[in-house]
Amino acid sequence: MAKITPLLNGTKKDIILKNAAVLFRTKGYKATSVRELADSLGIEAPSLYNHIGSKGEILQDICFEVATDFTLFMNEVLASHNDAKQKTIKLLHHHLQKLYIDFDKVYVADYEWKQLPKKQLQSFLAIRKQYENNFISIIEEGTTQNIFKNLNAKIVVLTLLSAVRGLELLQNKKNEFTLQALQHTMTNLLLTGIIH
Amino acid sequence: MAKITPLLNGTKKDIILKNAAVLFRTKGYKATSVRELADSLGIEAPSLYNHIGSKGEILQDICFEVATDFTLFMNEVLASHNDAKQKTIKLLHHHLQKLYIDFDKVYVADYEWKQLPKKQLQSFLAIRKQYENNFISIIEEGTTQNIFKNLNAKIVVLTLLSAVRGLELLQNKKNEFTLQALQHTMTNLLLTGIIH
DNA sequence: ACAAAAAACTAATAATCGTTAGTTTTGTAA
DNA sequence: TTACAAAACTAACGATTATTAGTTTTTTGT
Repeated sequence: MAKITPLLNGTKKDIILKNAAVLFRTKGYKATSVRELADSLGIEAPSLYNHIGSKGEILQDICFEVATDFTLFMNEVLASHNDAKQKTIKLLHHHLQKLYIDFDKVYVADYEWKQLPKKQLQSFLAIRKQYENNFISIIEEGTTQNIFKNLNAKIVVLTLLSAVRGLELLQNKKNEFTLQALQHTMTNLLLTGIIH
Repeated sequence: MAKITPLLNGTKKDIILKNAAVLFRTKGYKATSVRELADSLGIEAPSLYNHIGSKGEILQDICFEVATDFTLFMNEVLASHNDAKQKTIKLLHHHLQKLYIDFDKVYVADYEWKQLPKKQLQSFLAIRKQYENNFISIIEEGTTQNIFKNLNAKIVVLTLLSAVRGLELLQNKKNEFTLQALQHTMTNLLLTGIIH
């Protein structure tokens, strides 16, 4: 049958990860069979194993690719000379941008990480925790400098991340909202509220 | 083996749904086997079928119980004589309260509904859509009355719901935050922002 | 105490799962 | 063109899945 032909840019593994991300997001990791994934690629299930080690490895690759990207960006922000408000805006914009251009992978990393093989799960959660703690310290910095209200920083970060992570509806609304509109409205809302 | 003994208040079905909700939330619906659920109840898997029709029926019961509760509350709010701001606060508080006291079920309804049997999935999504549309009209009402800023109502509702739905971290933070603190901080944040 | 109903059990089903083994086809480089 | 490597194939595996059938135990109502 047809061989997997990589598009311009992108290895075979990339195509597999992309297709897997779509299926994992729409159906869930556990509900997606290796045969289904192979089908989406136009090959038989066992042929997949010429490219991957296991089903779990695919999820692992997706989750850590996303986690690494977010960590790298966080480090950039931390190293910058912006104030807490600017840092927060940068992080929110980055979240929305990644979600907008790579919705499936980011969604999978956000909601299917539970299904990671046990060993990887711990290390993934550690990365995530680190990200959250960094975010919390930025909020605390802003509070100390009287830029932000004196709210519980944990709850604030929890809320901000929940807000930008949970955009399921984004999937069919891309033609309705541009990335810029989304970034502007959501950042405005989260920073200054909805009340006039 | 031990029989399922209902606690004070709560039928056997209630206990099953409660245990299932815990497992479905922590492991996911697909990753939770009927045997595991039976184990958690101290019985063998086939014995479960004296109480339920199918595994899918459990998920269905959980999702529609939650959906019905939210719909009923929405109708109450719509029928009330509050202004848009008060209505919005009521809805947010209700979300947080339900999540706080019935975290597992609400979480399952929010994130595992994809696994619903096809027939029920449509009707569940219709209920959810109705809820969202009602929420949107409340926001639009507030905008018209100049109570709220002139933001895109869909994005606003999308953001508010994302924020209150995504509180995974709530699971181990109950002793850290009271419901009231959570409601106060989050409502304050979402209505008036984090900037001073 | 006894009959009926409820709810547990054991054993077994077909279906589907991820994955391996072994083989054949396809693509590539000399 | 020929040889080698990459990647496809078919067939099959043991494990696990939700569920059924048939039977025994337990609880309930009189």
